Amino acid sequence: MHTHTDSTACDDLAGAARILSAAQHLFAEKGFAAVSMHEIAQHAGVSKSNVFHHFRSKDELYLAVLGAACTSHREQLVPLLSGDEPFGVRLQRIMHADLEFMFAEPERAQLVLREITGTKPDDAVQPAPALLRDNAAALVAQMRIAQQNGEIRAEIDPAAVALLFLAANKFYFLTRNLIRHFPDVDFADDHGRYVEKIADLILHGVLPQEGVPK
Amino acid sequence: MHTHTDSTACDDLAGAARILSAAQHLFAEKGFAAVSMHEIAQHAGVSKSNVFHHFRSKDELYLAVLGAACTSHREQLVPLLSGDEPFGVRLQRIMHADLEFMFAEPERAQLVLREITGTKPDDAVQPAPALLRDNAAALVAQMRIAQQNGEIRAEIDPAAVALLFLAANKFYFLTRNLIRHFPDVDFADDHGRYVEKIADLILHGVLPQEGVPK
DNA sequence: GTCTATAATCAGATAGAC
DNA sequence: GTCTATCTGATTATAGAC
Repeated sequence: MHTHTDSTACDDLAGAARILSAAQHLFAEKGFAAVSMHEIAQHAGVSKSNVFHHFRSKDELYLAVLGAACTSHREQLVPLLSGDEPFGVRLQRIMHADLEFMFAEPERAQLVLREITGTKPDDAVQPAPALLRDNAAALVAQMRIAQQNGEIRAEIDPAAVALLFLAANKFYFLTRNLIRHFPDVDFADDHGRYVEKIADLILHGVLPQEGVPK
Repeated sequence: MHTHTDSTACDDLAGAARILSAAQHLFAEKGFAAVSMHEIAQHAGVSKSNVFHHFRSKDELYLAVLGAACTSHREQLVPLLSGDEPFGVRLQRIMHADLEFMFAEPERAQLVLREITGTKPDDAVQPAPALLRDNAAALVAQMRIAQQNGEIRAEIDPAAVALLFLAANKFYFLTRNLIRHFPDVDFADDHGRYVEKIADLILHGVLPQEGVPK
């Protein structure tokens, strides 16, 4: 009566979806090499052979998981970039949306970032690096437009702004479990406060403005 | 005639040092789980059993490698922090030194950063997290002093500046092999240019200074 | 699609000779 | 300190029944 199989237990997912979900969870937490197919099968509530039935190899399963993570990340930044608010407001909105997106699906974000930060010299056309490249390019393009509109200083390198923005957000996400315990940090659990403080720094810099406006 | 053993081949190192070197290389490149003791033994030019003779387990070997990496990192930042140059110059000097240090021993830096960015909620007292904690604390303390001297704005959170600084440098290092191929980026192989651009951003912000000095 | 059973290999780790 | 040989269990993957 159902479309096909009814699931045997646990989640409302069935078959391959259950396996993908378990694999995403484990790969994100422990990394590719530290996870076994046995472990994935257990978490998915199926037999190990069933995992091999749906995915021909461990690599294929990992690529399926990573591909899904990249796909869900791919178009998230672009529609947020434009807008007619002042640059400062737009920057805060983009930072906040990027954070919300990562914290909403931390496992997928972790997978993508692990691929990006552990990349060796040669593998430049993998899905995760390509994702970063595209998002960074869109970000830089937007910075350039803002610069043409006189919203940011003419001497600035748009790529440097994009790097600073991405670095701050990704580093904040990656070290979230560490800086929570740092006595000096009061924004580890309050993304809004974090965005306000970092955006203020990027916008106005740290120097007192009494100096020469140049 | 020698102090003790003379090495059989390859490097000028002998025994445990050869093993440590090979292990550092492999762990940094592929991560703990993806490296086997067999592989380490091969790269070190010794038998697998010999590795187990010097290090009781794979975990112990990894901790030895990681510990060495953390020790060499530990005190590098602190002596650079103070100085009587203007804040802007000091910031550039510290950023540059931190980068030089990471690029001089990229394997050790990679190991430490992998531990920091892959940390799970609970393990807060490991060597690498403790290292980040100490370095960040020293950085924040220095920012506070600069703030008391009126070198940076009073409204600023010193921890936010420290996060921005660390994030920019570490992200730049971690993605060095990727951003090298980005068409918008002209500072991927020129640390000096990178430091200049990022330091300028952190110091002066992106906004045109025609606005209110407030 | 799902399972049990099993193959073939490789992992970490140990024993004991030299 | 270094080696060869070995143990034990885990790993990826396959065969074939249901």
